[in-house]
Amino acid sequence: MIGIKKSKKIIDKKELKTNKLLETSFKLFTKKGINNTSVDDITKEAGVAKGTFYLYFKDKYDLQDYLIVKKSKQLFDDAIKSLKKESITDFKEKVIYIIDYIINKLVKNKLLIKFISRNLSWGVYHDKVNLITSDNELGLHKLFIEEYTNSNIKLQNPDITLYMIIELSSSTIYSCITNNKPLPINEFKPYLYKEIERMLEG
Amino acid sequence: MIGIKKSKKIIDKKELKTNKLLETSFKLFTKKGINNTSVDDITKEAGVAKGTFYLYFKDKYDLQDYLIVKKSKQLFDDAIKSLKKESITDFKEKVIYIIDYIINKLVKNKLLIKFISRNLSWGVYHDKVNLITSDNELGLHKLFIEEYTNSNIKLQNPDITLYMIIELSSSTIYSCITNNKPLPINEFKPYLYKEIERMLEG
DNA sequence: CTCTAAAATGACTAACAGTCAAAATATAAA
DNA sequence: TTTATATTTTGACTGTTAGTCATTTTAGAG
Repeated sequence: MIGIKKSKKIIDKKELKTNKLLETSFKLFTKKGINNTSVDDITKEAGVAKGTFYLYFKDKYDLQDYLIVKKSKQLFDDAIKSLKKESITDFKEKVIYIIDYIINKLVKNKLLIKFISRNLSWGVYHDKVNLITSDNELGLHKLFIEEYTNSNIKLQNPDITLYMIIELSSSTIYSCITNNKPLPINEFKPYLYKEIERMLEG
Repeated sequence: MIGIKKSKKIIDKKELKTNKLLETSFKLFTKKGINNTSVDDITKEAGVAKGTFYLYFKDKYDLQDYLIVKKSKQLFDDAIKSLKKESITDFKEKVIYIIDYIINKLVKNKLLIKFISRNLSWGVYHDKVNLITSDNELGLHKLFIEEYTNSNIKLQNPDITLYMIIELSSSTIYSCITNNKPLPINEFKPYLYKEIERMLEG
């Protein structure tokens, strides 16, 4: 019991420090870019010694990897949480709600999209998200499969359909949001959503 | 006349040096990664002084941008050239031929896909490719619109359809080729091509 | 209060980016 | 050819940075 208490405390403290470094880095990376941010900058701003940084991360690119996963996960999790508050019943509508929620969050937070950029992908989410998931929250994949099973849609391969929806969405919206090219995001949305609906037709 | 000859010569020489730096960097970047390659490494390997590097590029990330565009352009141009040798008449088949050609090239050259990675996109191709295009070659976009006009397909917005096809393809194949996830590329291809065909149905 | 182990520190070294005065080279003029 | 001028290349130099590690500090257990 005491042992558990102790290690819990230590983990909390480590998490706190890791988090401080992650959030300070995020602030600096989005302000000056990762290549113009030194480890000295980060540790000075975070109020820890330089050596401490290297206790938690291999280098700043290693930290960047964690940061991308953390921010992506947050985005997906927020979207799922928000969906649960709505009373949508249609499966297709639910999927589009999630995508729309994420787009709207990114539109309001351009620093975030510039940072996670083209790295907000199924690959990142699926492969790495477990690294920082401590609880049994419902992930996007699990939710999708669950909802799909309850619907009367029949897809050849639901995993692959989800993969293509996430990849198409995340790779197309970046340029629309940041450059308005080939179209501003609001004009692009109908094309994207039509394509997603098609994909869900099996 | 002499004036033209002179400036042509100078441009040739500059191009030669730029190219030498680009190709040397590509070799080193794909071997050790850009963040483990120093400008000293590049110039030593290329046989020029360090200062020369900074006459042609702002820094190594600037060089990387040129390199991504150069390699992407090469890939698209090769695909178009190869298509012209075939006697395909169907528009949809032509589009899939291009995508298939690019995938096969990337499968054979994993260093290339790891380098251009998720940066092989419509955004890069469309925005930056003119920077290094010296002649009037037929680009992918021009070709697509030309072929589309000659076909009897009617799309709501052909530019956006091309955009989505390129983005979906380039973002999905990366993980399939490098990690065999969510499927090995050869198993994934049918799903992708089916989706592209659907997109071209208007 | 003391002991032990884990965590944090920051001075240090080697490597690096980017600069710039000087040298080398190419072109034009005489 | 020779000389003058403009352009390109050079690499030694300076300040900055990454990553290390012997030492100090902190936290918990007895």
